[in-house]
Amino acid sequence: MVSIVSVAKVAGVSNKTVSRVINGEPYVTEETRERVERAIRDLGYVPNMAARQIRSSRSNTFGIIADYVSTTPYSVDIVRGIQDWANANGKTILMANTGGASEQEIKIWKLFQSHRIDGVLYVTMYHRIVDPETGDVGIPTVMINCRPRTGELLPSIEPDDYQGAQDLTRYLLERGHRKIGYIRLNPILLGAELRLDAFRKTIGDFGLGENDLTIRLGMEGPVGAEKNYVFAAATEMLQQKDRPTAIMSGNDEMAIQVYIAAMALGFRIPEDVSIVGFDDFRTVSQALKPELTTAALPYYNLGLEGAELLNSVVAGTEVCPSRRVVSCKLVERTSVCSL
Amino acid sequence: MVSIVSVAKVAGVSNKTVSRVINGEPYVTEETRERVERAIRDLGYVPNMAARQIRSSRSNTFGIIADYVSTTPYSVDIVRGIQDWANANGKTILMANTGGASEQEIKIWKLFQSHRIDGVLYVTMYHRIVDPETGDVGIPTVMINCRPRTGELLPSIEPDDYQGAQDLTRYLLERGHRKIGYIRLNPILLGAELRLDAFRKTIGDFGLGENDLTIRLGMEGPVGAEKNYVFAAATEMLQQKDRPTAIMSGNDEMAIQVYIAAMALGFRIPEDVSIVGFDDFRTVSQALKPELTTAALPYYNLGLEGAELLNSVVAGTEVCPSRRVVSCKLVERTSVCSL
DNA sequence: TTGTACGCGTTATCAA
DNA sequence: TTGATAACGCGTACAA
Repeated sequence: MVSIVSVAKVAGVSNKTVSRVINGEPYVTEETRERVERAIRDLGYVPNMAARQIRSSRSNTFGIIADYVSTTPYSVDIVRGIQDWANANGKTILMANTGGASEQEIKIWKLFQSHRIDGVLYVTMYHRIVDPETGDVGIPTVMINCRPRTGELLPSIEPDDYQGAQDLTRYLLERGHRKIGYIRLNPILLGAELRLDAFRKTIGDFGLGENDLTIRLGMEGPVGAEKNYVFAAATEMLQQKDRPTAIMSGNDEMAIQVYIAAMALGFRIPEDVSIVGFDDFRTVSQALKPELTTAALPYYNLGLEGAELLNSVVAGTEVCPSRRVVSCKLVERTSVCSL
Repeated sequence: MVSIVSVAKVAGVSNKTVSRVINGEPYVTEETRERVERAIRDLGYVPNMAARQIRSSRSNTFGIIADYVSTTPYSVDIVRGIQDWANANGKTILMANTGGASEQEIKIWKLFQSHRIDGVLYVTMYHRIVDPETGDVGIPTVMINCRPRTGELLPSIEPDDYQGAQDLTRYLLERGHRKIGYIRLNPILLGAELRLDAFRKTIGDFGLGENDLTIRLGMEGPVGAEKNYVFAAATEMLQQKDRPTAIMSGNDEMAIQVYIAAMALGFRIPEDVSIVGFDDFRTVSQALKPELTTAALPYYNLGLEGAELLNSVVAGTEVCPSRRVVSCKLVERTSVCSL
């Protein structure tokens, strides 16, 4: 492999001078610089990151440790956000998935150590509370889309489920809906509680009471093996004498079943029932007809800002472990009508 | 950072002996080995990959270069397959996304070179034909879910769209369906042609003619900005006098609209119309009610076998650039009934 | 402005 | 069975 020495030989300078040119250091004649640069081009020299790292003892590498994130439709945008940031800032990304297994997690921390990772981004597929098995290694860590159980003190960055659900609820209220149904997410997800709270609170602030709402559980059970009641819940809700004019679905995926339930009963969407989702999982929200009004989870920004935050932590700029929140944007499509 | 030297000092042996223990080489007394291992544990020593790489000039790292794959719901399982293989075989994975831009692609090859990557897995989101911008670097490469335009000679590994569509068609025929509708994928996708061919051929082999089929285009246009005719096509198809008793949807996502179109016309699924998809994109296929019968794209295995293949190529075991094909598995659910 | 010499953590060679 | 020493490619201190 062509190294800095071969370049130096061809250019007729010392290796240090080549190093200077590569790193854009001052004190090199324009003429020397050009000679070196030509030699680099001619030989096709590419710096060796490993050697560089050994000298500087900084790898300029961040690790992503994820439960299933890179392997699920939902939150891959987090990874994209991180990668884009890394790309723009000259960092390398090493990614590993635990698949949920904690032995795996320990193995991954070892791997990261052996690569002398500068920092770790701990990412989860669903917004939730976790106990990271940091393997007692003192690598700076930022949590994305999750939060450490109280006691740990790691900075985290999360979506604002509350605000997202609040915006959606207001959106329905402003359009005249007064009887609203809500189909709950799996309670083991952090978003489930936040979204439901926001829904209830916003309804209450508007002056409506509990009897204007119909709240049903849509899913429960462990991730990957959950019980699904969405279709039944939606069907039942829509058969009530005083049926809701709008249904908030815990997420977009569940909204598929709400659509099907509504249509099976002969209701038109949105004329007879308005429906909103949550997540803006576009494969679904744009495939449904009419297209689904929903709140977009800020996955991409979560990744982008998480990487940025980690960078500050590594640099020592960020002092106290903060908890940041990124807002959800309401995406208006055509599944809601005004009354 | 604790290095091999400190371990050697504590264990009272030479650094080479420590190296021997770490790499499981022979010619070390059991007693020496134990002393060294204790020292490693006590000091919390972790090998430095960068240093190792410098000496051995093998990085044990594969690079993934992907168009959008890690960032789309569809094919992330390819990445999971690769990562699992890497994990099981002590390889590290570096991943980068082009986002479709070819300047990015060149930049990524540079990055890979600078990390002295052993081999590259070139992955695409959709099954298609590509012109990889290899940057003229002689890194061993395997293509996954895509195929080089004729002229290049890179080994590739692809899903068997033909066989998948064939199985689905037979499945419908065996259950008595004689009038079958087909909603075509975007023609720019390789799968579109393969699946349609298989459909036509299988129907023909069965003795049915072109007038027993209704074929409509579901989507067209550039990826990310395609025109969507699915709903209209399905609606029209089902309003024909001699309407099909079963519809094959180009993929699962499009099947959502077929469901909605059917229900809007008052048809029950599967009693009045049977529907099958393609891909087994579970977020959709399991969310639809009744759940969707479909053919599973072997994404995970594509990744697994692709990594395995690349390993052979790197090792020099694999000689001629082969083109392998992985079969699609029919997943039977409840969206089809027998006539 | 440029060059020399050394060290980073590891593996390889060869001698003991 | 073990160890001394060189070498990998690069950056740094210091000298020229």
